[in-house]
Amino acid sequence: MASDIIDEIIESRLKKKSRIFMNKEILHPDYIPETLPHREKEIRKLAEILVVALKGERPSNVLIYGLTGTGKTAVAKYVSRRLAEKASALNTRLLHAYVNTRKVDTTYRVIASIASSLGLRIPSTGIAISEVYRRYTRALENWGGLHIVVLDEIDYYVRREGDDLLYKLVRINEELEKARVAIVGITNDINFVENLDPRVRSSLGEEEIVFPPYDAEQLYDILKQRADKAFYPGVVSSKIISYCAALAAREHGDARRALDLLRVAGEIAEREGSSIVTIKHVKKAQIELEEGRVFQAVSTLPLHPKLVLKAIVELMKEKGTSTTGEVYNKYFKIALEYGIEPLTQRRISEIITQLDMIGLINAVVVSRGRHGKTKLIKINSGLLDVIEGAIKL
DNA sequence: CTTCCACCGGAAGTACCGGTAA
DNA sequence: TTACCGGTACTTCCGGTGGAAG
Repeated sequence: MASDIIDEIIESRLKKKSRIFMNKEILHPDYIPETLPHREKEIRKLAEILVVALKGERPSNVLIYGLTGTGKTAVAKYVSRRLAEKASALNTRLLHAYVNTRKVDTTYRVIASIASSLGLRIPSTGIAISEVYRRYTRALENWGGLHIVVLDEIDYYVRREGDDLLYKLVRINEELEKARVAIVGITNDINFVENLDPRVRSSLGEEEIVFPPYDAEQLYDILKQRADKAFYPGVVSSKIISYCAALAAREHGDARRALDLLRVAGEIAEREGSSIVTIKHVKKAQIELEEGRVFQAVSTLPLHPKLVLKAIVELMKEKGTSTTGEVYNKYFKIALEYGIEPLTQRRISEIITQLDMIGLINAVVVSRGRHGKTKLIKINSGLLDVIEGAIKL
């Protein structure tokens, strides 16, 4: 009986409960803990800026800077969420929208996402951007409260789409009678503000908050706080935590990396039936995280980028490094072998740049004098086998 | 100092897809 | 149904360029 098999699996799963994790959720990067250690100053500052909203005034727009994994997103979410809770207790009209403009990466989808936090249903495509914008302002006006809009990773967005949307959003208050909009922009590129329209810059940067990277000690505290709740007592020693903290501190103090490391190390320990997490598990976790990232990236690649990657891998094995022209020739042959119409070199050049951005290859533009200007292409030797194994056609 | 290679990378355009609105 | 809309993938055309060879 099929149901017996299912019963059996479920039962054995439930019985075999973890000796490692008490609550793994807590180590998840999106989890926002009760307190954010070493970010008290930043929380206070952001809250002070936004708190005037509870009195019905429009708060200043805010720009938050800081490298990845410095708690920008967590703080922004934490403050806006707490503020919204307080507001509803006080019967003040305050809602917040959070948009990661790297995941939601077109103008249309960003406005659609902001608008949907007011309860608007916007079709995923089909209507003009100006129409979506109009619907949003109308909904705002009908509702008449304060809308806190958090735009995460806006540098990414502005590079792709320009600052038109920001310009509009920043000026939206001029069109509104009853409602107000406050924008909290988050970026990990400090230079990005310089290329903004000056009017947007001055308006968006009314207030600025800089998030410094965590040092190893601070990372230790963060990991410790979460580890105490996530693991059973005695499973993770303080030595392990400082090891993870040290590794992540080397990666410009990225707390997300540190948490991932600890979580995966725990998973490995669990898999191996160990009752504690050791340094060896952490080292394995480090490799596993990287390989997982690479495998995932390669296997979801579209056809032509895969063929290009295959060409690069082959050239890599033959001679170590290659150039755009060489890759193109190789790619051309491979494509014909598979009976696929090859694309133009212009396009392949673009694909190579994209593969570099994903971090699967290294491509640097160099000038070789008489031998022209081209991209020097390499693959990190530690990743070569993983990449090759992940290319399936 | 000038030349000139082997590309780079912007601009503009075409084709197609999945979707809405009327 | 038809008329749009936005996004993606790709092509064609082409001006531009860093720096070793001459």
